[in-house]
Amino acid sequence: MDASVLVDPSPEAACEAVAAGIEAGEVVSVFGRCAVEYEGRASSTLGPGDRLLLLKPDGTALVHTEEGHQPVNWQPPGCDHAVAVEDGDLAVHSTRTTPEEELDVRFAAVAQVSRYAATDDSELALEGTEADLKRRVLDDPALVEAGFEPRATERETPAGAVDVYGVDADGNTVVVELKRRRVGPDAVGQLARYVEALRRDSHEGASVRGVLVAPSVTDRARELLAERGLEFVAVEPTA
Amino acid sequence: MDASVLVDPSPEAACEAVAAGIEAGEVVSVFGRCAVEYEGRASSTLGPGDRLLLLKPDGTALVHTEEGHQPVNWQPPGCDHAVAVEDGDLAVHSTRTTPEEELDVRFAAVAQVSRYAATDDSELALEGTEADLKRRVLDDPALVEAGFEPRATERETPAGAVDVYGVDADGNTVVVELKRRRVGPDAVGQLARYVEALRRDSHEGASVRGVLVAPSVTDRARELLAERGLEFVAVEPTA
DNA sequence: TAATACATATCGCGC
DNA sequence: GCGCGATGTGTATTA
Repeated sequence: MDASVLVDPSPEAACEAVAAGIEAGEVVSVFGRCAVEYEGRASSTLGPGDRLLLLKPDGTALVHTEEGHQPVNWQPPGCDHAVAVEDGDLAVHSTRTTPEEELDVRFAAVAQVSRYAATDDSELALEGTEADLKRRVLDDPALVEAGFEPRATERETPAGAVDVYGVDADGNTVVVELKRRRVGPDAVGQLARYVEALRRDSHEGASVRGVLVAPSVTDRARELLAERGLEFVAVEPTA
Repeated sequence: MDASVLVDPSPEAACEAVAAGIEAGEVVSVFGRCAVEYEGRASSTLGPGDRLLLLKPDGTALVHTEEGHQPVNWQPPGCDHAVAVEDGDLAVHSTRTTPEEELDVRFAAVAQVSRYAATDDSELALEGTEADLKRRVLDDPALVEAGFEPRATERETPAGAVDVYGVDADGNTVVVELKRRRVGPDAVGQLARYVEALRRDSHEGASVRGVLVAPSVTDRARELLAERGLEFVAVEPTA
């Protein structure tokens, strides 16, 4: 771990530091008054304001204002960053292809440039995901209903892959859609697509049930389930 | 715009700077070797590594590693940040309620603490959104088809609000779902929900057509549209 | 590379 | 505050 910083640098000094940081594979931050333009999947313009620009060695660029979780502008990993002094301003230019996208951050004034040499060997261990919910259901299929027998996961249908595919005590096919959190109408639509696809493909007489497994459901989603003859079972992603 | 920085501070000096920055309503960044724990909607643990912590005056916290667009851990706006020295480590603690969530970032070593006083009066001007596509369609309904007449936007149905609601040259009801980008199966499910809801509510004889308006469609989505008797029209969000 | 679905999604709007 | 849907969504996985 190593870090260096320039305070109130000239545009030329800032440019040199940013270029050196990128070259060295460091994380570079620039704080100053800037304007931002973006063009690609959409296009945007942002007038002057004080923001923090982060450049990562994987080609990520983030422009953060003083509020919000989301950066006001950004470039995803894999971009090429370039830096130059243009008309006395520090100009950072980030581009990529597929899709063609371009981000321009132009600093009229730079207050601080930092370079961070970061090494990080740890991986995030996350619990409470849909994968955890699936594990719970496969470990104890009775959470869905007594007699439920899982037969496959990620089983393919013409409408997409079903989370858990199995049979009930009466031999009916059961399609289970898992959600780690409270579900709305979108999840009902998803389950309905899978059920309809399997009914379409199935031989006559074989009935297909659809079960949404999630911690809870909104009123509207519950109505949509009822209209389509689908079911809901409350299960939390973790015990 | 004003900024200050501490290099290789003691835990106590770092703590004081972070606390002062938060108190002053500034953006605060801390770079150093840290471990992170999160508990709330899910839970996670992250072992030691070099990362950049951003604390914003609106109560946002972001932990960024040297790669990726997304922070490895975070807290959304509205949280309360607290900082302390614990067993010689700089500990930053961020909490919120509804839902109850808690983020702990514990620095074994701090390389840099920066304070940024940011003012930003500009708003992002974004083009190429779904709102732009809607404007296009309302300005020139023939983009959907000759004779199409919009009658309402955001019209409510039991399944949710329809983007554009209108009638065709033959007097049939037309439901238009707009997407700013290439659409997949999820958009077909959404359109199908609206169409089904309106058919259910409508008097006999009145037919309801569903049209997906987007730049393009995936193969699977096209098949699903065909199976459900729904239509697709290619339109870009901007001319 | 494209497609499909998850995500501690976040964000904004309406009720 | 909850519900609902858009997002330049990003991200992983799979074909």
